[in-house]
Amino acid sequence: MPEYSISELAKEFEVTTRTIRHYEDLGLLSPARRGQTRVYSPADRTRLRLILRGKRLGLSLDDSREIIDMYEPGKSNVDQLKKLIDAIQAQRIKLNQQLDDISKLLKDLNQAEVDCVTALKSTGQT
Amino acid sequence: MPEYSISELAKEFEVTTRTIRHYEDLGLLSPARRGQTRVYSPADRTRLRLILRGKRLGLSLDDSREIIDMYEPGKSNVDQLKKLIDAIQAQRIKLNQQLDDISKLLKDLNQAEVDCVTALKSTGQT
DNA sequence: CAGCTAGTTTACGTTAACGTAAAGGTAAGT
DNA sequence: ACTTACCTTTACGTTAACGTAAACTAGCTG
Repeated sequence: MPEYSISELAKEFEVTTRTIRHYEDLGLLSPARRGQTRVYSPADRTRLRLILRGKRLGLSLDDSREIIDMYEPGKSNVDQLKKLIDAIQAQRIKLNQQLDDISKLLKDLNQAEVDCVTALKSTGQT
Repeated sequence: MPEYSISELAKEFEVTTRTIRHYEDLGLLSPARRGQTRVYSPADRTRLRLILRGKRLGLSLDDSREIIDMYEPGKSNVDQLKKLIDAIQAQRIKLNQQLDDISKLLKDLNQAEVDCVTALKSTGQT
């Protein structure tokens, strides 16, 4: 099993080490330690990837933590699991809303580009 | 042409009036005035809708302003238009990245749900 | 005309997500 | 032993996006 230093992960994901430590402060990561130094497992790396994916989607770090915790329902009881399924459904609704937003935005961008090109052409003619 | 008060828009889009005024402070909206009171046109309403759509996609208000300004290339010169086309392309790339993120997240959520249901069943059996 | 409702400006407060600096520990290379 | 390159903790600073409160105005309405 490979392992990673904090700066390796920082470089790979193009964030600062401060950011990674910040995520740990908020409880989103909890890497092992060798002495005082943080040692990241592939699982930690995956969690970081998920966090950053959430960020790109506009999720708060708290949201991301909730979602990530969904992926490990190991220690949960029945009520927890039912709550998780509800949370998953809620996330799904939000994501579908985002999909709709994006498709509309892309459509708008296409139109804007057409307008730009049109404006450029008319510039060339007059 | 209909017009809207600030609180009508606030109610319709489920934001506070403070938020709407804030957008104006940042130059994203510039409604007409009747005396001191703001009067919003359908175009203003559309701009607000776009701003909020951007927000749901995790854009900053500055980003949104740039995008919205793309929709009105009326007063631009050639260089401006070329820059706009570049900006549109950049946004398109980002949105496609988001689409990819969302599809992955949805996939993960499906798997998480399956895991949950499985865990529930095993709970029922043991 | 008193009181309510909806609007206004000004300005300080708050939260999230880090940035940045200070002060120091450790291990490798020369 | 000294520099260089990482790592660490602690803590104050910053930016975005509003929240919240204060103090005021203008238009109804019983």
